[in-house]
Amino acid sequence: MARERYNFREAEPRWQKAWEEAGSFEAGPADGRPKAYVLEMFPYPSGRIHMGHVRNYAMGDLVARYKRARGFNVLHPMGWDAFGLPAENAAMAKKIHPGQWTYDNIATMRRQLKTMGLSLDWSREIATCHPGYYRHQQKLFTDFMKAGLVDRKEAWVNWDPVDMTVLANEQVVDGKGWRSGAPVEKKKLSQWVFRITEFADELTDALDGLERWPDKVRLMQKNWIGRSEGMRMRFALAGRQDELEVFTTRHDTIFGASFMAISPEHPLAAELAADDSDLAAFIAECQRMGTSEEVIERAEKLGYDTGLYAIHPFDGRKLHVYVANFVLMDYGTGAIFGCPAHDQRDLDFARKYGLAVFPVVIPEDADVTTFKVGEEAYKGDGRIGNSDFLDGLTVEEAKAEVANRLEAMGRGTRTVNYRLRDWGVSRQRYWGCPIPVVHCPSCGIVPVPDEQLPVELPQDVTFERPGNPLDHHPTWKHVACPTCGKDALRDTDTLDTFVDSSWYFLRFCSPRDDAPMDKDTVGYWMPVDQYIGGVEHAVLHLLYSRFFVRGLRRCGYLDFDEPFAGLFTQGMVTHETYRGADGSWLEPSEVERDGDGTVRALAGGAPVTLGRSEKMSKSKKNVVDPERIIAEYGADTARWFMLSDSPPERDLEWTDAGVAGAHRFVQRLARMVGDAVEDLPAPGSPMPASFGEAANTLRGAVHKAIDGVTADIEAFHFNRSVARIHELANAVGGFAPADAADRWAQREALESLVLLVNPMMPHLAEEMWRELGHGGLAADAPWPVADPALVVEDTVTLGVQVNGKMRAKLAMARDASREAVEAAALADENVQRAIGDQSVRKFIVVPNKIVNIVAG
RNA sequence: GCCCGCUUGGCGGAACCGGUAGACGCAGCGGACUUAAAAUCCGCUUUCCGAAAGGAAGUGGGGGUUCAAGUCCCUCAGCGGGCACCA
Repeated sequence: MARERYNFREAEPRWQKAWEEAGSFEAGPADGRPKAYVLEMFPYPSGRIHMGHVRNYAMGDLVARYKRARGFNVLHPMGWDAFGLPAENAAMAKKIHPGQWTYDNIATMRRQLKTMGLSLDWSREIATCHPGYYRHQQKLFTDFMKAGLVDRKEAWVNWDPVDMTVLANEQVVDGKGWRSGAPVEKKKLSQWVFRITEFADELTDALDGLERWPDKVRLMQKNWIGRSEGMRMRFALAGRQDELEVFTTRHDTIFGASFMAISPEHPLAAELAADDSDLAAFIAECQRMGTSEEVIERAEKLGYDTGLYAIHPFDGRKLHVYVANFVLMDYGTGAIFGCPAHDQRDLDFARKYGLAVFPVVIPEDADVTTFKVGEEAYKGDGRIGNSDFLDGLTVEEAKAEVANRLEAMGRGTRTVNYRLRDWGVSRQRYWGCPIPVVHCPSCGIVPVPDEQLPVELPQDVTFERPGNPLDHHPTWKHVACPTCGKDALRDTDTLDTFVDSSWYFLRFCSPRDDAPMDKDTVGYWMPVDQYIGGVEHAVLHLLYSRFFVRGLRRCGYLDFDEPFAGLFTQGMVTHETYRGADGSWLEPSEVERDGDGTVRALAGGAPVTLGRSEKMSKSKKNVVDPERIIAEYGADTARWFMLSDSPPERDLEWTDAGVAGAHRFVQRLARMVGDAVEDLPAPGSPMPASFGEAANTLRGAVHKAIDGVTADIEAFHFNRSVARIHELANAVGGFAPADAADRWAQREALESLVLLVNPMMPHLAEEMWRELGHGGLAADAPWPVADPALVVEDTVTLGVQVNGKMRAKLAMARDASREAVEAAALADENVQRAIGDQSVRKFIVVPNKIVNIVAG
């Protein structure tokens, strides 16, 4: 590397130490300033930080430092989402204790993060795997139990056969485990659930109030909760006392019903199967088919006619009751009425089994007598037909009429149904928070009393055997019942790690408190004003946290509903991918680019296939290690690059050329200050009475930059802030001071540049700040303020169009009169040529912007 | 299948409420400095015609609204994301 003016290798650690010694970023108590809680999603200590972290924390730190400069009391903490399966996998593979592995990783990653120069309050650091954290979580769990927010359910669960644990619905992706990728199996187990469904309505409705959340995330949560209004209706069964209850949102189509179908897991199916071995075989066959994407894609609609009949509530028709593979037990009641004309699945089923298809919703432009449904069900709007007392009604009117009648008959009720299920939190794993419950043969389920918390994980565990190490432990689970003192057993399951991350942002407010949280402190700091992280948590973590805070409110811990007032979801960091002739992936360091753009392997020079830019991943070998980049270019360069070019919400492509460019800019700024500083007036010199033209132009650029950068940061348009800073640097770089007033303006420009750049490149900013003669820290300097008088130009350039085509540009005084603008426009030679011998019909003047002459 | 988003130079992107398309950066080209290279500095860089002045075309395709459309409406296509037998 060539000799450089600014030695970041020496300067960056020096400033990091200066901040630490000054305690610059330790959040104090309420002090009259407005508060700002800035939080980035805490990392899982997987081993080393990756570029995604660097991008996330570069953005968060920009916001935190900006808020500090704007006079906010800022809380900006960091911690570790430290429980989870990878630690156990490492334990198995490397024969190292999960705790040891985790704490080693935390040490490495903490050291790496500290080289980034983030304005974090490290005194509040927490790790969820520490008993000092999870003991409070156990307390919260027992509080939730007492508040009726926890249930024990025997239920069909998603079983990951590789990780040998249960997964929540949110953790099943395309029918596969979100971590292992193994096809998920169905298994019946007893497990603890959080009653998130109790808040389904609230969680949906409150989304509208989250104005500083991306619409996309709100929509995803709304769809995930999946509120749908409909009704439950009970059909009498011929020859039986009991009834069959179904859920439907299309009760308007009740006269189009031609069959009934129940899930293979429905109790009635099980009952009938006891005397019907063919049915039993059919049910077994259904269960053998997985729920993976491929299976469903190919799966045919299959049914088994039970021979039972349901009675249509209005016309008394007998409807065959089938057991059908496409009916889900855990949605609605696990039973439906089939209306083939208006539901594609029912239609497929009806065609296969030769059942009747009656159209009952007729499109406005069709005729009741001739309208037919072919291979595609009609799902649109229309008028009801072929439906007795419903004929001629709209869909909405018919729904109301059917609901009213069925309610009057006592055969149905209007209800709301949700896609959302309760959150299963039991995991058959070791490295998680033990569930603080004892199973006593005489007392039943007993929550561990507060004074016996925490239930600590045993250290001496083995991972030789598959399954749950806590369950295998020889002594750990054997305890005396807290109530009666007799021999009892601990629950050997641990909590889903998403529980850990559902309240860590509250713990940061008072991280060493003896109680899980302090109401006043939490009340002061919460909600998080700006939360930043990846979209992948749009549903899981963000929904669980919203539920958790509501649960805590019910338990009296706090007085608000929403944890995150502002949310920003950042894009991924991507890199080109490379494949050799044999199809194997190559690392970026293993290829080179010829002058003509072809890519070759460094070893041997064989041509390499250039793949598209994808999220950095080890499997595709397209990763760049942040530590190496920071060592080579410095943290400021890496941070600046992360904020340049790409809008923060979009993916950012990592390129070597881009990083080199960022580094050149770092050096350029340092050089600009160094070259100018000797001749500048002292800091704080009084402003001269007047400036020359060049100085006025420079000052205009400075104040416009301050104004623009501020607005862009507020709006999360960091790439535009960067562009404006470049523009300002260009203006300052091209300025040659001629007199004292010029030099004053030059100092103003350089100081502004330093302060604008400070939240993005804090080390460089400190270095330049000191070089400019300031004793204090740039980190403590207030944000620059734009002089409004200097932000507006007094001359403007307006475009002149003739019939919508741009023909000339006019330099005019700001707010020039309409007459002056018209006269100037018509005086222009090009404009005259464009008008030619046409007459001017209309003259549109948009002040200070554009003129359009309509001629013809 | 349903829902959502995106599509602008060689590349990343900018363009506020409909008002001068291409800011800023990267890459490229030319020049200065240098014995030379690197670094640095200056200039050019949407395409086509033209020596220039200037003109024509142009924001995925087609259509529409408007004095004026990258921006609004309709439609088609491609790419990406979410959900997925949700009754």
